[in-house]
Amino acid sequence: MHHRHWLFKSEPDVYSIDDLQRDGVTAWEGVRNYQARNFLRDDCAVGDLVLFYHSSTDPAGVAGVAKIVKAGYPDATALKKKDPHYDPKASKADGGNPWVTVDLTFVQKFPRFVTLEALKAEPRLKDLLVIKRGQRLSIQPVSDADFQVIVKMGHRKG
DNA sequence: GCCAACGTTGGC
DNA sequence: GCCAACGTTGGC
Repeated sequence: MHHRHWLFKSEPDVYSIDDLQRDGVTAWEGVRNYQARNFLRDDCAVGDLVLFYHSSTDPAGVAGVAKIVKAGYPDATALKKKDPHYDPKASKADGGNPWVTVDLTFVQKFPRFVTLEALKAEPRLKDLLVIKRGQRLSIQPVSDADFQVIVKMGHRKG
């Protein structure tokens, strides 16, 4: 069985790798972009490994690894009026609520946080999406090779 | 806080 | 279906 690899972005003030370590498992709710939704719905599978990326923080970068333990299912937060992720259109949509979540489990927090600067400085990661200018997608596919390189960077001494 | 990049909306 | 206006993302 071959598994894909992913990079999921989260603002650590909202939900960090430490929160996931504490919780053990979490539902990755609140994705409200169709391209990211399609990845969650169509391509994310149980057992896939995820780079947990801290965005909108200083420094931004990869904080650790998580694993998908439940494949795509409806994101109920879209239908809850009091929820910050409420989408008033979701309940009226032709096909019902279009938004999807997956469940993640904690795998590891890197001994060394891998900064965006370090990702950009690594020649082997030249095709990594997250380093591209203007790349805002919150769910991104990562190649097997790039994933392995980043995990090694997270454990590198020095 | 700024602003470039990008996605979405809505008038036409 | 075009595209200008608007809102959001996210690095800096």
